[in-house]
Amino acid sequence: MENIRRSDLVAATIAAIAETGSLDVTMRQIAKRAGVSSALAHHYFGTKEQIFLSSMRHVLALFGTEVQLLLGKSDTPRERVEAIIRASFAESNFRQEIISAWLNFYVQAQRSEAAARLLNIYRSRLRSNLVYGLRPLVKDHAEPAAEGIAAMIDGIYVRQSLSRSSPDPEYMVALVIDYFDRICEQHR
Amino acid sequence: MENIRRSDLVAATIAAIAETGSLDVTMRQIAKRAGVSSALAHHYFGTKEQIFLSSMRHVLALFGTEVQLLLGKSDTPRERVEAIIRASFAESNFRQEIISAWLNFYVQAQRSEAAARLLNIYRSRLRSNLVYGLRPLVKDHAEPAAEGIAAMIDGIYVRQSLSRSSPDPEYMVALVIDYFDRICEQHR
Amino acid sequence: MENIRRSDLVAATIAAIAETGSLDVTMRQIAKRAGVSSALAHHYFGTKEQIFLSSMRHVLALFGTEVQLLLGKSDTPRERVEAIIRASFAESNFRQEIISAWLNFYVQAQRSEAAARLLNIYRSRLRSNLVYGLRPLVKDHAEPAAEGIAAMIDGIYVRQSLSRSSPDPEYMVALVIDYFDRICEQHR
Amino acid sequence: MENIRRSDLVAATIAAIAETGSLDVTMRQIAKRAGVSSALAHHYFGTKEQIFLSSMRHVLALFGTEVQLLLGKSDTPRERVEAIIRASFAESNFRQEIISAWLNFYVQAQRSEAAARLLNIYRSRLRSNLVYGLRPLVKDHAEPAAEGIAAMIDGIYVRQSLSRSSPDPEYMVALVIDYFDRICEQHR
DNA sequence: AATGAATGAGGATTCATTCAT
DNA sequence: GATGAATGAATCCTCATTCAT
Repeated sequence: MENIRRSDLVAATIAAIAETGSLDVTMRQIAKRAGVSSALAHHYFGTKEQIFLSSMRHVLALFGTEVQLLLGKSDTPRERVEAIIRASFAESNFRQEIISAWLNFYVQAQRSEAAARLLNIYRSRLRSNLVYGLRPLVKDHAEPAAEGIAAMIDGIYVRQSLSRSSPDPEYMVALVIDYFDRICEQHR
Repeated sequence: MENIRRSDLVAATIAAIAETGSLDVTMRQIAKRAGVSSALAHHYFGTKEQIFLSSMRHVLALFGTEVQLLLGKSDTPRERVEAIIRASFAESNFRQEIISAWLNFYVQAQRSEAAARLLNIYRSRLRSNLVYGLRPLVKDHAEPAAEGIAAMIDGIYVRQSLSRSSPDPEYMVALVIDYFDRICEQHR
Repeated sequence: MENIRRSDLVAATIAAIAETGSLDVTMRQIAKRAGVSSALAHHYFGTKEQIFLSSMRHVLALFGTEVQLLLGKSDTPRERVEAIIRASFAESNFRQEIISAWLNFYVQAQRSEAAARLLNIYRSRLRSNLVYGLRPLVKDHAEPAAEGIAAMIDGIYVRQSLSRSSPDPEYMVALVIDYFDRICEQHR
Repeated sequence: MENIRRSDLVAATIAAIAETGSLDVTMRQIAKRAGVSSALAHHYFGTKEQIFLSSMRHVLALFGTEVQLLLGKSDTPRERVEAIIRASFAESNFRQEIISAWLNFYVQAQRSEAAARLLNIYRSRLRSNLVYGLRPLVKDHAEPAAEGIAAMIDGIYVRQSLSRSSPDPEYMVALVIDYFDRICEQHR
């Protein structure tokens, strides 16, 4: 029962944040959306910050799973980098709801030490995955290349959060891979 | 007097947002920082949303001024694109305080129609400036190229907002211009 | 089993009240201290007030037992009065934990009719015991003398509850018996 | 205005505590009794603990004033001790409402460091006043005598808080002064 | 122009209590 | 006998906003 409630509440939190477009969601809104009383939400999570952190973990895990899935199918360095790029725009992540949550988690990380830590773990992992794939391809340029690719992905997310049109993952993948291609060309 | 008060309050708002790391700043905090009563802040701005909007306008204007300044010195298409990139990381914009404000204004735009409009005006202008500069250089590719450059800039902002290290504008300019260079090469 | 649980919970209640220094202890705190669920505490006692009343009864019984014990060994009126005084500062009662509970039970009696009744029964009995012992010694003065002695005992409790130093029963017994002696002298 | 509100709220707090018979009074109850919103009570006092502390200070000040008043008219040591005793049962202090507040402030002092400090200041002053008056009369016995008198006074308060009958200050003064007399006799 | 006074509305959190199992 | 699940009600506190001065 506890697990069910917790995941219901996490889902409700993400949905509520996306709908409101901010972290100014009340525990009651979240609880109501999950079909429980706000007291129960407190019972399971203790504080609002905890429920936010759990929601972040969920979103981050979603992304991590996708990356692992695609990395598993990759053999060459080039495929590995592409895998990360494609994972970033996989359907499970690059959805309006999740995109909106991402933006707000960035904000949360500015206030909450715990949230910052969480986000930094994800960022480090993404970075090291990228560098690992890029090193054989571009040598010394791997670090800035990883930075550039990561920035472009983050930028696309932010911009999508503002856009009224629905996400176009293929276009975004093409955009980033095009950048990736150009970086590689120079080093061929 | 009115103008002084208004700009004091706008400055206080930006500072308060940066310090808090979120839009959860109270009118009292803002007013206190500006050295006035919160009643006066209301007198001048009416509502909290209005003071946020004015602060956005201020930040956007700052950026616009910088762009105009650098565009004025540019003659070739290439220079024009570079001007926009450099303006994005000019000292007046790419400061921790302003960067933090940017991120939060993105969030605000998700809730406030007026904020969204404001941000979209800036985005359109940026985009059209970029496309105008890119067209002679990359022809058909101008649109996605503009999108890519804009995304990278936005991404760098977002990432900087999380970073504890102080901004390194030259590195960022180099990163984006490197991308720009690679796009151009193909079309030479 | 039931008896064990009940006395565990009563002990936990007294300990919790002493530790908190007030009646603002939650059922959960009490239950946890007794090693059971709060639902079980309700099962056995029904309401929070009931558990408080049982705890009062326990403390009162403790005192009553002590009085009976010492009275049993007393033959003369003088010994009887001294027995009551000594019982008041016997180790089983005059312990920080119990002292703190006393003070709080006085407060509880101001709100709860049932608690007031309980405390009044104890007070009447103490009074009549004192008067019974004092009558042969001081005649008409027995009533106010009993009142004075009782007040001094209660006062010592209250003052001890605030004091950070540990209780000194012998000093307190001496203080009250000194008063008792002086009362008697006059009537010799 | 602020001073008016503050003293209204303090009065309301004392009345509310007396009526409830405990510190479980809500800010709303207090505020309503003072004829203001609970937000205003918070505006002026910040927290509930602060309003309690201010109320304690008020009651303590009341007592202090009375003591000073009566001490001012006293010339001999004997008169000084009597002054303190009489002040303890002066009409301004020994009223059901204030008596009830006293008891609850004792409880509050068990939880709140600040409340404990406040109460201890009063206790020290009372004690030193008593000792100062008693010294010439009973020499070495001054300390325990002061303790005994103070205990009796406190005890009378506690007992009165439980009693349903209205306070009888003259009887109480007589009781304590009788004790005082007997202490002195021995040393004559 | 400027502010202190004042509040209604709302939010996080806690808790005694109930109930199905 | 024992408990986890669940909640309604209540509490402290905050805040944007208004208004009289």
